[in-house]
Amino acid sequence: MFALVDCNNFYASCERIFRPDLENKPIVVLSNNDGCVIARSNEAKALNIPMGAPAFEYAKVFERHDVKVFSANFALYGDMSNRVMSILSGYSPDVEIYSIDEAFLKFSGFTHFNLTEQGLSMRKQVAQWTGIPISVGIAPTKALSKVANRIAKKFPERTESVYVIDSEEKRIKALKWLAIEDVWGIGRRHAKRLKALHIHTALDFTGLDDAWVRKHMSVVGLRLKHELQGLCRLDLEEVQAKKSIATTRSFETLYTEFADLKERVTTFAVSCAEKLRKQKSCCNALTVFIHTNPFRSDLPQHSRSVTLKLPFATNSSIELSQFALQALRQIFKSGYHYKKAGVIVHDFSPHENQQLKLFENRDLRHIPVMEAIDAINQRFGQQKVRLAAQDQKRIWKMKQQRLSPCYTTNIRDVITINV
DNA sequence: TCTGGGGTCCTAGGACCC
DNA sequence: TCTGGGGTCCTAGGACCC
Repeated sequence: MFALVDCNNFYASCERIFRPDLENKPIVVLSNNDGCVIARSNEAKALNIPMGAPAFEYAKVFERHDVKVFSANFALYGDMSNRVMSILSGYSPDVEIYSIDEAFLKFSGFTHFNLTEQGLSMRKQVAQWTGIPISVGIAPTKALSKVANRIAKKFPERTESVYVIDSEEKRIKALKWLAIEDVWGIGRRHAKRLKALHIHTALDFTGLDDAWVRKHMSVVGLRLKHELQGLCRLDLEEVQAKKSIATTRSFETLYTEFADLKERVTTFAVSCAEKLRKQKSCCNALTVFIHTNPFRSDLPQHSRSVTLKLPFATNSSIELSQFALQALRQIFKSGYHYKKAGVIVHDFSPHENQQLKLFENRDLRHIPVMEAIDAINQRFGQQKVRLAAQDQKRIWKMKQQRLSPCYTTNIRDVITINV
């Protein structure tokens, strides 16, 4: 059996932990630059604030209903996530951390355990130790555990937020209840297509012909169908090194000058290089993209990207920023108002045991320099040492007007209790 | 005025190899 | 009239996830 454990309204719940005054109050968390709504408490959902809603469009709604609005505080969410995952790992030796707020647990050899009780115990312990509410779905396959989790979440009173699918009747009943667009692995495109064929529930989907599913939804769709039928096709996945790493941002204002983009792209390349070094990889290719604001129909649009195949594998901030600028020069056109840029690195090889080329003319002194920079920044704070091409006066900043304290990761933000 | 960021996997088709 | 068979690698685009 598999369990899918999911934190309820995770970011909103994190904001509430150290603010008991926000209990039962609507909360939303905004994306970078305070742009869109990316998390909502149940109370905010009840106000019909949709996922992805632009914050400026909902400013009045926020005000009218006294919605508590927060800028995303990823340091806090990441730390709370680690705490929750560490508790869950006490319930099974086989855990897959699926996302910041979700984990699959595999229960093999648990035949003599009452899994409902295990779920209830997890829920109680996570709530007590972290303050985060969770929902637990348990079933014979990963896809069915996702379904069970939805039921647990949808009917918290009846299920105590823990639901187990352990019989054929329960499986059929659950699939009959679940709308096709809510099935894990069915996105907007497939949902639309299936509905046109009068497939409205997960159960309808499992009634389709294997060959049809294979043809129109590839092996991925077929795997999903079997999983929903109770045939195990997906196992826990090992954590593996990333295959691509990206740093991309929207700007608070529109940029027209090459110099502005140059600073941003350099900083993004440096950030990618740092992430690469952290997972001990080098990249062999790099992509840079820039584009204007697609929402501004009054301005001319420009959107381009270019991928450079690098002459050698590297994770040096200096080399990667040079390549990134070379790419930027290829795609930058003056006369446009740029809103967003990004750097993506891919085609990795291990940092150790690199294959040097015969005619390669590389400055290997970069390696100790990067090690020194990482050590200094680790000790004295991010970006204490940076390239001259990065913003020196820290002019650039993200719009983050409602950032909560880093209660658990910054000693200055730890709460004080006066007795 | 204002609209996020970061990933994975699969397929078809072209280019190329022997 | 008639033009093989089997394979790999790469890329762009599509679809999905959180």
